[in-house]
Amino acid sequence: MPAHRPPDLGIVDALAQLSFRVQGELGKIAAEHGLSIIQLRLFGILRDRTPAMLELARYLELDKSSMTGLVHRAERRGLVQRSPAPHDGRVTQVSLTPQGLDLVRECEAEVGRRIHALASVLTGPQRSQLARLATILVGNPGQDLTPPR
Amino acid sequence: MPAHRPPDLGIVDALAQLSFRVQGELGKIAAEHGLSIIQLRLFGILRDRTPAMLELARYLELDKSSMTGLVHRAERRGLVQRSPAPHDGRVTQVSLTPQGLDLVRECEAEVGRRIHALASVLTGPQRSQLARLATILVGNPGQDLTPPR
DNA sequence: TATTGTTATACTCTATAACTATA
DNA sequence: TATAGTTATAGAGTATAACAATA
Repeated sequence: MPAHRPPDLGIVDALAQLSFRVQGELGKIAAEHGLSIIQLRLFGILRDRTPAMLELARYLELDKSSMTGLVHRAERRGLVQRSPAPHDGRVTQVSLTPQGLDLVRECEAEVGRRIHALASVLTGPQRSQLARLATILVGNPGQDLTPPR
Repeated sequence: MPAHRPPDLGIVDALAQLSFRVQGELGKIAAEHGLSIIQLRLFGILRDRTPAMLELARYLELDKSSMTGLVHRAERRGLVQRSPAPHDGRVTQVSLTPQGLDLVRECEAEVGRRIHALASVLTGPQRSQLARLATILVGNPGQDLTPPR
């Protein structure tokens, strides 16, 4: 006969605890590379785009004034660069430097390894099912590490 | 014939995006009550316990010196109180005040509503399945809002 | 000596308000 | 006037190092 299993968490606690667990892992990875979680998100956006400061603020749900410092600190470390937009003299575009891109790639690889490790307690079909349910839940307009165009 | 559906996210992106989505919701709820996420977690712990400063630091994975300020700011607002431990003069115990308890209850109710709303795009069986998979994933030693005794 | 907690210090992250420059 | 961005300022949150008090 099967061993007794403790009851599942309710959906609220399950999602809350899962989110803290995943964020904890992301935070540790970021810290191991000298970054914060918000910088990891910033860099994830910059991987595919060269947005203006204000677009970045919208993606990250930050005030525009918060962007200045965030970008400045990354720029000081040689990870991103600012450049004036060609067609509007008010706009500053932000992009990754080659070092920044290297760092993003390292972090993304590590995130892949660590989240996979976390998910390795599930069977393959369970992982697929979880991915499907989570995809439905976040709605296809992917939000964070890979925000919508 | 059924409409086409975009492919599911991989497990890594699915969990990362889900975690940002849930944390975003928790962060907004905390902010609406004048709290930060870390304070929400602190209060969630204090709901069931009266831990020492060092225990709190372990639960929250913070340095003990970070606890001082965190507790001090909550104490200044009348939400928690410090008291000396009876059997060890070095130890300070932390507990919720009645106002703090009220605030925790309000926040928890709101978290329940908002996470349920988030999960309302799923069917009942899907929600159960998600709760089960997330429960497995976090491992029964529940970590965050309800850490182990 | 070891443990618990605080203080001093420095840095990141964040928002509000006021400002500059461009449209 | 409106928009994009920065600066000044203030506060929360965090860690490291040094310290005081208790065990």
